Amino acid sequence: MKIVRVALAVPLMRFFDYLLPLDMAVDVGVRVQVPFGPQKRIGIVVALPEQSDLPVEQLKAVQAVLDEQSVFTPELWHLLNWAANYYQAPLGEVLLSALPTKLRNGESAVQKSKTLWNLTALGAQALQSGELKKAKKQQDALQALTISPLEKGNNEFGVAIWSALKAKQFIEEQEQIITPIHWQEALGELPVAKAENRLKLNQQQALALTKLLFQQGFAAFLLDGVTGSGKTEIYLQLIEETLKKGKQVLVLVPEIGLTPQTVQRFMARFNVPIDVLHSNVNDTQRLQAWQRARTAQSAVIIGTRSALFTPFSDLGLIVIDEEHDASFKQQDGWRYHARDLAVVYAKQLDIPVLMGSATPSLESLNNVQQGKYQAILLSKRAGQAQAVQSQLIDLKTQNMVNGLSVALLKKMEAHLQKGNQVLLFLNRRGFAPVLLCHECGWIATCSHCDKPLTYHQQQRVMRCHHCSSQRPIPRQCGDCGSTHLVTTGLGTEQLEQTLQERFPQYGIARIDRDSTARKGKLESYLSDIHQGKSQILIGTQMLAKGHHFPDVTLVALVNVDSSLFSVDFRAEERLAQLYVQVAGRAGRAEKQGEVVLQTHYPDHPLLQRLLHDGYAAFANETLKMRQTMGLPPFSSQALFKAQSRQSAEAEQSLSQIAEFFYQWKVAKNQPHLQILGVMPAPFAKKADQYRWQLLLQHSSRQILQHALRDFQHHSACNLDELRKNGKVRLNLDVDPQDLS
DNA sequence: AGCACGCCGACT
DNA sequence: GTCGGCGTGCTC
Repeated sequence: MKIVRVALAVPLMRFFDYLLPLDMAVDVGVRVQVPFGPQKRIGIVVALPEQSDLPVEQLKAVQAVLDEQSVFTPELWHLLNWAANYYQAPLGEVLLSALPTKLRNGESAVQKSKTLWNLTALGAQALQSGELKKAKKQQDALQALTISPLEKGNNEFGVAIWSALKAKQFIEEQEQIITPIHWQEALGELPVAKAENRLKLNQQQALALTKLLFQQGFAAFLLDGVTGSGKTEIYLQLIEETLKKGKQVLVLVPEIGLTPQTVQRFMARFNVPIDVLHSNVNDTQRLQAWQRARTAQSAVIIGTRSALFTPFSDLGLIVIDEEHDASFKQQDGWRYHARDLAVVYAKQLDIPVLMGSATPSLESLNNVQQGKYQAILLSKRAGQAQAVQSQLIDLKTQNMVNGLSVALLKKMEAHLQKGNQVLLFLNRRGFAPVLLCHECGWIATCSHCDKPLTYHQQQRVMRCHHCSSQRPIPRQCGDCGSTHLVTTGLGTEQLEQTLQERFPQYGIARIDRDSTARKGKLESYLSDIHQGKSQILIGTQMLAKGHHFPDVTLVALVNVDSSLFSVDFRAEERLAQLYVQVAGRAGRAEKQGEVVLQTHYPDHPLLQRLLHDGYAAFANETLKMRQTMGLPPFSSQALFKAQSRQSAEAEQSLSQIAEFFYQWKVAKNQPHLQILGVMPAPFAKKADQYRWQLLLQHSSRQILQHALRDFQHHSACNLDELRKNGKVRLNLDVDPQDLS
């Protein structure tokens, strides 16, 4: 009997061998259902070995073969194998996570038929007689069916509408066999793009497009363009040219960047079938998009991170919008970076990849300097928008009202009086981040995390922002019993209260995770803002992206200093990106915008650079600093993390790992491998778990990769072995984006 | 990761 | 006396 080697979605760096019954046939990349301990699981065949490491008697048999052919294209198979190796993730986990949920759960990978709603004679009658006048939605739905039947699970009308119509027998289900039609064939005589919606390029844009079109085969482009410089138009025209060659296109966007307007713009431009993959797309739709791309029924996929794993039949271009966005890095499971993988993929496919940003990541800028990426600069704003004025407010010289300087309050007043809106950024929810005893300095902390509890005045609780715990506000000091407890620091809730007292005549919208927890709240706040009901907007990072507020003329970053002196070396880069983003928000068209930063360190060289010379100069300066300090992108990092109920156990596991690398350094004569730690994580305790970390760093990515591979192949001490101590949870993050 | 087995506290 | 808490160990 044949043996099949199967990869399963388990956190183990090994495969499992099964016997293949004689009446079954498999290929590499095919899904199989196998018994796994007491359970059934779906795995991917990775090899058909001549023999197993185990005696045949110990092998169980495959229960079912789910596919005739591999569910991965050869190109994706190659990419995912490479990625599993690079990120030191179990191949099974990588392969299964690249499939739509429905395929992961065993559904058929081939499209057989789809169910449509069709109008019945009774329904047509009802429409004629007008008996549904009172049920406007139902009538609209019926009306839509007169043009053509609609897909059951995928249309603009809700489930309730259809079931009501079905109950009245106005509509019926109809099965439609699907014969995949190539998108080009479906297009017929239509051009791929609607020329009338094409925008005229300015000289700079035209030059950029020419450069892009000239490219044959692989190249990585960084389109470095200020807000409003027309990056999207360049994407669209390059996509158009790619489609004309009969090639498909993948567009990767950040998690919250995929606004209906963006999608609308793509839909309005192209005649080709486009599928969108974002967080609100359900499993059925995801599977359909997967099938449509694979069979070339669709030509364009716009999606977030995981859309990279769509099996295109003939991909010709990858576009990555807002290339610097942190959401491209997966933060749990196998921690891949979609941007970095996309570049690897494009190289493998020998196609161009176009990355765009107004605030490119330092990694990408470095790649430009290294000659790995080609930079294309767009410096001219397409519209007539004026540049904003920026100003630093030196808090050392200011009288303060609950975290707001008098100078800022005055500015707010001036802008508000002119009928404009004001936007305040503060990256702290709640009322105050700390409650402390005035007598002895005791601080109310979370008993699970050892971090200060945030004082939430409205909900009258102390809440931990690192775990979900909360408790009543203490009336007495936990140490000395004093009742003189005071809040320090500033949160959005307090900011709102202060501003309500100060500007009672203006509406305030506070947008953070607390105020928008209820469904639909965010939308209602945003509509208040757009209708001018709220003039003062308070928000955390949530507010920085994807929203346009045309009447905002003043933007203030209330607390810049926490980013200036953060333990995280990327905090400054993020602050600069936030600054540029909000500066793009302030003042559009005819209105002059103003950005204000409150700081105790107005002379800080990076702030000075950023404000006076712009993001590019700031980035250059910061890159130089990273270089002198040997930090990424001038070195590669890999972060081991351990957490456990018992602090010592977590520490010990990492110590064993560290010991391996100390020995490796000597054995392989690699003195420049830096082993930083074992040290407590910045959140040393979170949700009752003690957290330790170990950071490896080397100027050469290859050497670091080599070290990691040797570690995993070392039988006595690799992640699989160490994880056998079940008390400790261990994970490895290659190219970590944050070190917490 | 999931799931079962196993050994100790509050309940019909 | 049991139900169920989650610590421990295994999965071809």
